[in-house]
Amino acid sequence: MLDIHKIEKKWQNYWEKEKIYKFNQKSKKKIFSIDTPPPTVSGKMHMGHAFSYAQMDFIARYKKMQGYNLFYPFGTDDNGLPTQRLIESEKKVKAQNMKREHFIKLCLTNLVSIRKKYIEDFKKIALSCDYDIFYSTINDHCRKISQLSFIQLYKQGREYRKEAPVIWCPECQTAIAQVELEDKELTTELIDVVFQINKKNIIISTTRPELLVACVAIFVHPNDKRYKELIGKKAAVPLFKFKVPILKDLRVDMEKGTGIVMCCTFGDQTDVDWYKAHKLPLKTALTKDGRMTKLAKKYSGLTIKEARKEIIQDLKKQNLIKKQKQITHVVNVHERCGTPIEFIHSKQWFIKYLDLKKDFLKNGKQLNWYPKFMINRLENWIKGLQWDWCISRQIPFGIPFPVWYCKKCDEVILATPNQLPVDPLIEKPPIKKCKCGSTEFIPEKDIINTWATSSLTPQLAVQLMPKKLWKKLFPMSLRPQAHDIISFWLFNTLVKSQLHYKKNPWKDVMISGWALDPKGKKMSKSRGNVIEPQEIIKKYSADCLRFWASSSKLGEDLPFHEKELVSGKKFIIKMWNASKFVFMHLKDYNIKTKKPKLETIDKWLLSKINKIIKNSTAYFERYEYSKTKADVENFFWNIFCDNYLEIIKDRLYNPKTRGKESRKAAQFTLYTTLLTILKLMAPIMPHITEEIYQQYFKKYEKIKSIHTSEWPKYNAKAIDKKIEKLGDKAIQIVAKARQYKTKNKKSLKTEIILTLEKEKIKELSDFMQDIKAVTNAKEIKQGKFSIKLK
RNA sequence: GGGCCUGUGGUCUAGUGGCUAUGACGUCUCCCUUACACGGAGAAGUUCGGAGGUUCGAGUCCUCUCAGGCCCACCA
Repeated sequence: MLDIHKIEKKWQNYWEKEKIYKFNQKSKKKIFSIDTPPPTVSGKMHMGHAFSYAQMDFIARYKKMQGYNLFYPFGTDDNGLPTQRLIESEKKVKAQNMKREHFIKLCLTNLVSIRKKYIEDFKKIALSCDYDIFYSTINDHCRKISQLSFIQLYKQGREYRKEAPVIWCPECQTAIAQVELEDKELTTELIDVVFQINKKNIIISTTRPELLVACVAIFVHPNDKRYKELIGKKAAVPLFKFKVPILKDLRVDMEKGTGIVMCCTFGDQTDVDWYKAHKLPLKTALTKDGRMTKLAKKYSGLTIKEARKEIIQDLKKQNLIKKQKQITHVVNVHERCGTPIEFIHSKQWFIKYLDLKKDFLKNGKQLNWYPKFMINRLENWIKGLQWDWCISRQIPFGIPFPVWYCKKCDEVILATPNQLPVDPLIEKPPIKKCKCGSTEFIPEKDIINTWATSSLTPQLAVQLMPKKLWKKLFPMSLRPQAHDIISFWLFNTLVKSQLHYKKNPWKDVMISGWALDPKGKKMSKSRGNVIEPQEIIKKYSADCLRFWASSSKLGEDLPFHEKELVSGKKFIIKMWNASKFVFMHLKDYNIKTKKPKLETIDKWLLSKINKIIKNSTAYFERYEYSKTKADVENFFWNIFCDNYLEIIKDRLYNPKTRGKESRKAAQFTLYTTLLTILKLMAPIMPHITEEIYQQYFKKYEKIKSIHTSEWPKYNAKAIDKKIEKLGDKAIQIVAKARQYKTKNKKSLKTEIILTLEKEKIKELSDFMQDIKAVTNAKEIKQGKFSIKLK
């Protein structure tokens, strides 16, 4: 009996042992290179991975069968904040409370086993990567490339270090990038606070009273008649009593609150804009761990929340609050920890790219997008960019900047390329003396943001190969990924490639959707609706999981429905049984002998399968694997099994009446068609197709694995529309006979007497014997169409 | 507020302006036929979210509208 789990394990081992997926460095074949997404190491592969990696693998396997020398690396993304948080939660530690080098060591040690287990999950869904072409974004190879990228871009003048307001996570205590923000709906108090101008009151609404101390200006709209006379005057900030100017700015929304707004350094993005535009002074109210600074006097040391509470109380005491109400509003939080972000003035490294927005839009258009509409996400993102790329992070675990600073003049001292990878905290700078004469240097202790490294994946993978191959492998053929990281990974990779090479990193991009829960909601731990792919594989099989993943169009989200897994399972069993039947009748057949003379029904089938080959190939070329799957599934089940196999039984079982040649013709057609079906389905269901291939076909085909065999070739000569039409008509008669028997509650093997019109008999003369046999007609009479029980 | 996607029988889904609108699951009926009852043969069920329009002809194109989802912006 069919033990699918045993079969899957067996062939996975075989593929690994026989190095079926190995990239051939010496081959002269055309290369197809894939910029495989390095999954963020997170303990377990989740359903979203299984879904989108399977879709990418369909394409990879197809390309391999098309004869490409497939460059299909595998990497893991295991540096930076996500990994730091993983280790913190697994080991129940906090990096901030540990010695830096101890924490880094803890991460690196634990990653070894975590990474290994993690990769196993990807192998279990039969991801056909060449796992020997492997990188981990924290290893020396990647450190070197990432640091070199930094050095090169610095020399290009694309990087700068600047003290400026940056998006800051008080929980993780690091700067973060615009792309790492997420929306979250929170309830808070909106309070109307009284400011004074020469003893006259003005009312300003705010949700951030704790920032009063950092208030540097008050803004009104220039067209707002209510407040025209206020412009240019000064107002006293409540509680703190210092005075700030009242200025005008078009960005003020007259409708919101009282139409007067306070600007603090910094409450939100607009504050930052105003600070820059109006050259306002800087007042730092918050420390990097989210507490009030000394500036806040009696509130100093309190957390944001505590300070807010106390300030509201104090304002109330002095009767400075006119109104107070609960509102829900949407705030930006850090995607990794859900903490509302702050804007904090600090020194960070940036990649300057806001000036290149137009070029990036142009570059994005030059990529071939599958599906096309996904380009909107990239363009939308580029158009909305308002920050240069902040790449420094104030956390311990990651790739260090290869930089020291002169203690005296702050000159940037870069590592030399041959020094890389380097940790400036451990190693010394390449020079002994600064230009200014100083011999003291301060190492940079920030690390490079993980996206600044993972945006180099084409280089990380390609540079694992000998240098002479680099040009052949880059730009890469394909970037497969899911739509949620278009603004992160896709955009960042495009940026780096353009800055380094003035080239796009790939030709095609295929964007897959998400795996959703059965109700169509995003799976998440907090919702408790996570379905684990490991469990599904156990219950069904990897092929079933892939079958499910192939049922959604590229780019579309797919709710997880178990019935699709059941369909996959049935499909596997059906293939197994149909093959068993075919092989039973091929025992005495050798494909290498002379091709027999085909019967018309054989030609009918071959014509149909060739149409499927033609379409399937075109679909795969456009990354529309779901159409291939649907077509092959339909052909296999309805045309091949339910009709052709039934019809030829007569020829197979009764060679005496139908002739030996006729039997051979059926055998030839079975061999060709079944092998074609297997090959068309091999990219989607690699295990069962391999099993069936190995059972019989291998001894004639002489190719080690179905996955290294050739994709079926479309034979235009086999297409015969006339025969197809006639065959379909014959099938219709068979269907009518079946209908008749079913209606009369008779078994399908019941004998009947079939009467057909003279013209029909003449037209379908080639099929008469087949029709007679499959309908079990005792005789076929000439006359008005009818079916009768014998 | 801007952008994108989706809306087809009970459920999920195919559908490139043109014959009777796919297929699957579910439901109902029948059939243990020498590959398969984890099977086979049938049946019922939708008028394509809504309203206009273009066209000889629209689920398919256009406009508006309703509903859901995603991304971005806002977030005083």
